[in-house]
Amino acid sequence: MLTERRGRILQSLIQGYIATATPVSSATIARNCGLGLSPATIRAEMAQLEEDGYIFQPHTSAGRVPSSLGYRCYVEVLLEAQELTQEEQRLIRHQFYQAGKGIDELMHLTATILSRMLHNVAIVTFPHLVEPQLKLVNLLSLREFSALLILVFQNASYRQQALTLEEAASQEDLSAIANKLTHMHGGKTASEIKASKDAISDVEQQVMRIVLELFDAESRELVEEPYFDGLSQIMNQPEFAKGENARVLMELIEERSLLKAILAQAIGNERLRVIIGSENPQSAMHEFSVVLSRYGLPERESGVIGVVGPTRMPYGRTFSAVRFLSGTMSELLQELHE
Amino acid sequence: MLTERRGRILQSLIQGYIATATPVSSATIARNCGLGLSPATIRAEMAQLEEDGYIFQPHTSAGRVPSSLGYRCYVEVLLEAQELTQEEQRLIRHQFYQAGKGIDELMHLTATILSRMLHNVAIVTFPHLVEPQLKLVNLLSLREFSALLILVFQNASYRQQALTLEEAASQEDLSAIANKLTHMHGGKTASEIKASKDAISDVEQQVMRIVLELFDAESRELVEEPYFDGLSQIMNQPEFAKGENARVLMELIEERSLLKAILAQAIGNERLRVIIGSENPQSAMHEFSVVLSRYGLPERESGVIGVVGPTRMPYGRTFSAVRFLSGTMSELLQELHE
DNA sequence: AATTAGCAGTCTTAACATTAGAGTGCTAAT
DNA sequence: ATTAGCACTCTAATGTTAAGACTGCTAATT
Repeated sequence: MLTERRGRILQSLIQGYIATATPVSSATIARNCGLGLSPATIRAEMAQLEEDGYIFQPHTSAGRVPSSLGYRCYVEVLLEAQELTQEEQRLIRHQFYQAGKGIDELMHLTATILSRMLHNVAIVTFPHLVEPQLKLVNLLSLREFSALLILVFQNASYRQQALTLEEAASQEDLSAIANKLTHMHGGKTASEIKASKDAISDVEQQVMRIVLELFDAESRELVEEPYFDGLSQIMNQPEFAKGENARVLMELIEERSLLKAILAQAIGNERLRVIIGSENPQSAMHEFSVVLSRYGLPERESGVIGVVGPTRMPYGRTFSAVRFLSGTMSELLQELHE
Repeated sequence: MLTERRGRILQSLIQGYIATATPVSSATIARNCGLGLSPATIRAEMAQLEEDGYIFQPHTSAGRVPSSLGYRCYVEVLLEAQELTQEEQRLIRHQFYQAGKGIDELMHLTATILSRMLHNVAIVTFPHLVEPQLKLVNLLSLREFSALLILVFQNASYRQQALTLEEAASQEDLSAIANKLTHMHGGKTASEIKASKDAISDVEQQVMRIVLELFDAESRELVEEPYFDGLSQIMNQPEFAKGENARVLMELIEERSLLKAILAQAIGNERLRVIIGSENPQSAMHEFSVVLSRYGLPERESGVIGVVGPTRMPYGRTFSAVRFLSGTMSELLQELHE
């Protein structure tokens, strides 16, 4: 059982470890925890904490280090909220205010701010629509046999793709097709479009195939590569003095499937989600923690924003930063669509 | 002076070092260089090579390691061309054949193939037009005060950006504006457009500002972030066992200005360019070499394709791989535009 | 009954010494 | 010109020792 006092000790230990990256001794805790106890008492309690799996010793003559369970307990019950200062919030808003309005720019800026603040890797995914509705289809002639297809969705987001036509078509032909398809399917969702059985020409069919592909991509979160920043930040962490961790991190980042599996854990209704070290089913991630949040409107249009760092991570600050930027992104996304 | 024989010795030494990543001794060279000389003779020659700055000893009782000058000499005169095998070429073409047709996909695939082949980081930049000519302007209404601007250039490449309108406009208004601007400026270059002084409305002026911005971005190579692949590949190289090099590499990659400065050295008329270790003015890069090539049509539309790795790099193979993929990209780019 | 001072015991780390071996440079012989 | 042979240097591995960091235990203390 985790008594009040043991909690305080665990808290002090974790704070110490986060600050110094070295195992924490009973004497250090006695000095810092504010309980007015001697190292010997602390030791007795630490023995119990170790027994219960919250902490462990790297080797006999070392201090203790928190386990994943220890961190979990810390973030659940011991961590006092520490919001960003007004000044910090102002500074962040200012940066968004200065930047351009494109969704890409917002993502990049968010990732940069996060990684600079936390000295860890920040990940932001492109927001995707849960059930996109078509607003209009447009086709622009690039060459005789090649055209650019643009889809605009009801909420004002859009997507485009170049395609090679099966038969030659002028800009007028294409405009006609685009208008027809817009009238035919405007306002519909993917399933509604699939259900409709109107007679259409070969070229129109070809275009509709691509349209449906883009719909699928949009709603299935296959939209874009997650965007990163902060690799150089995280490399300065002592955990990366040996190359091993760097290798693992790069594999995570370049192996999309691994990453997607992790990001998929950002569930809509939870505000913030944290996966600590060995809680992650992927053993490669046992040295890392991930903090995730959905931004946007979970039921309609949303993306994921997150931070990856060593398990020894300033969780309080990370939470408040991710929460704040997630909120900011949500607002900006809303503004972007009016 | 680099005699024939010393050249052979240098060649053998470099090949040995590239293969093993450890300093090469006179005995090893005597065994491998095929000159039928004893280690003692090799040693005498090595002393001279060291005097001339081609090689050096990490410490007294070690073998020799090539210097940047040594590598330079190797790639200039000692390296025998070793093209990719027919089989390899076939395999690469096959992958391109299978993949989609978008320029982004081509870039990504190229970077992936390169980094997998060479176990180093591959960089590919988006191709940009040297003097773009406008083909058509299109505007799509996203919301009352917000529209999507699409520019198509003469060679069938395109670029788009969302903008916030100063006054409300319906899709018909926007179409009218787009048609007017297309008729007015179709076929022109940026400077021609700037020169023309036709009377246009406020909204039209606003649109034209963005149009010219996009033109500028297109012709000034500010188009896109360079795309990377192979970070996990390069982390497996022995040079990255210590974290230091990893840190430097990440800084290079995330600090766009550093990277741009390097990529800018890919001059159009040269087929292939290589910058070895300390030849690079940036001291952070002294442990790395870069191999670059322009692809596309240097005078009209081109991008850069390159590889970054430790100075100890299989230059022959790297050259042939970069050269081949640069050629492939050029062909595909051409196909894409007709 | 809880706390703690004190101390023995364990293990790491650093420092230093020793040795084996890798590789060189030099010299004298070929 | 080449090379065998050897002395010399330096690294890397191994072992030894000592210092120090912490702990766990116990007996005294509160």
